[in-house]
Amino acid sequence: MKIVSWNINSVRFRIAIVEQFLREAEPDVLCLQETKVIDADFPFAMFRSLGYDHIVIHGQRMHHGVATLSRVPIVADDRFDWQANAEARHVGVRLPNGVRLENVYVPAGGDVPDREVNPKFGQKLDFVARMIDWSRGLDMPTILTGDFNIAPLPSDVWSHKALLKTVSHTPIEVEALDQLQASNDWVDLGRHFHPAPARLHTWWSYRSPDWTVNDRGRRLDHMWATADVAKTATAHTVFEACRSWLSPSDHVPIMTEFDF
Amino acid sequence: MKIVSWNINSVRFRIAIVEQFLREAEPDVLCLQETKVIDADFPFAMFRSLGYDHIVIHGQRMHHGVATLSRVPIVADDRFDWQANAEARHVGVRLPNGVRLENVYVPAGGDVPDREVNPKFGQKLDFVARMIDWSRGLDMPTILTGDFNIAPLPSDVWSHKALLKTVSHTPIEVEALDQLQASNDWVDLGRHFHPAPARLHTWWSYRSPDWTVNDRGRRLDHMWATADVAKTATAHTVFEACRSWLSPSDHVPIMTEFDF
DNA sequence: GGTGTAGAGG
DNA sequence: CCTCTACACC
Repeated sequence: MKIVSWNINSVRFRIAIVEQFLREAEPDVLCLQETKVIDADFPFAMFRSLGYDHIVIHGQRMHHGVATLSRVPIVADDRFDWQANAEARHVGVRLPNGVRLENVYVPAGGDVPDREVNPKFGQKLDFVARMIDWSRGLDMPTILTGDFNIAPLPSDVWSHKALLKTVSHTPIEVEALDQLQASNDWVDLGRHFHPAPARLHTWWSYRSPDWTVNDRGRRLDHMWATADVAKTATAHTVFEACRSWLSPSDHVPIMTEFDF
Repeated sequence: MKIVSWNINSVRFRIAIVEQFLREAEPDVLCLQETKVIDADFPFAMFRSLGYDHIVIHGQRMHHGVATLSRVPIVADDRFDWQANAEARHVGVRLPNGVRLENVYVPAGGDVPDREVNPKFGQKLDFVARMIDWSRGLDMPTILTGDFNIAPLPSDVWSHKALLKTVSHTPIEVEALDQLQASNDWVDLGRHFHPAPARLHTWWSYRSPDWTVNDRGRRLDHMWATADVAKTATAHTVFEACRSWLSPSDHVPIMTEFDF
């Protein structure tokens, strides 16, 4: 079972490269974030044409929006509002073996890492705090994946020093993500298969004509699993090449293979 | 001497097909309307690379804007404000033989053909009225070309009956254009070479997935010359095929060949 | 239907 | 840098 997470930055605008990726990587399940489309306008046709007939979406107008698409049967499960503002940032499904798959898009958090000056930063921390509450009570085999918008380890960013005051890598965010991981027996599958300080970036800003020149990447996208599920994982891949495809997302897909 | 007029609907967005056209038709002079670019951002490079080194532009932000580009020497001449509102809708040049070439973009005139309800319609009629004043005093060999936004003859539109109340083909606009033509010894070179009711449309709305299906064209673009110049004209061509090029303008180029 | 603008959000 | 929305204008 191959499970992918990809912040696609508009699934309609990106439909061609999503198709290209699905044909090449052939995942069983695809978790998308930032679909930026209401459910009525979701581009079902391409996915169905490739056999992804099981589609669970939680969209909204303009921003955010998540979707989980599968060629094996999945069942819609929960939809948490971890930001308590009705933004479409989570959708959960059950896989055929009963494992829960939680697809999440953590808020970016604005520019200034200060709750007072920048309310978006506070909302991001609150979002993770509510994820921690949920995680503590969790007692089922679960995969938690998506765009967490936090790069926890020094080797998860192109320069630990340069980014200590940059939202996504500030100590307070890293501490929050560490607490989330400690709140259950979560395994960070990316680092499980590619221990730090291996290169494992999943995002490069658009604000550079050529992302490969300075190569200022960050690991914002993650695939976690509870220990019972994690021990069935056999591989984890970051599809860095997708960042150079035509009209790319600023994020690349990550994929974990499970032995079930 | 081959002279072309083309409403290009953004010269920057359309730069590829302009280049394609110049390579295929090889005009000596190109009059563009709706360049939609300020002079500082005009895409000079492509034109210069093809030998169009003589460039006289009258641009503005956002809307309108005209440009005359030539591979034979031209000299900037007048810039009339026939709408008395500082919109960039005209630029005049002198050709090497002294003939004046007036490149004009007549206002579209809005939707409702009523001066009271729709001020844009009044501005269009006022614009033509000022052209008539100018034309009456004209005593030099002159070519007047551009997007006139009026289709004067019944055969200049896909349905005379259906368009009698549609701006561009209303009797009051046709009457204004007739007066303009009568105000000097103007020859309508399109109809000179392709007498009515020959097909001679130059514009098809974007509001149809396939312009060829209903083929609801109009002749909005014109090339006129005073009689002395007109008698040196040898051919007139409408490049209808350009309407099917990739990412086309809604107007196609028209070209007159002169024996000078 | 298509183009330009502006601002929000990333 | 890139996407979305909304609007003006054609």
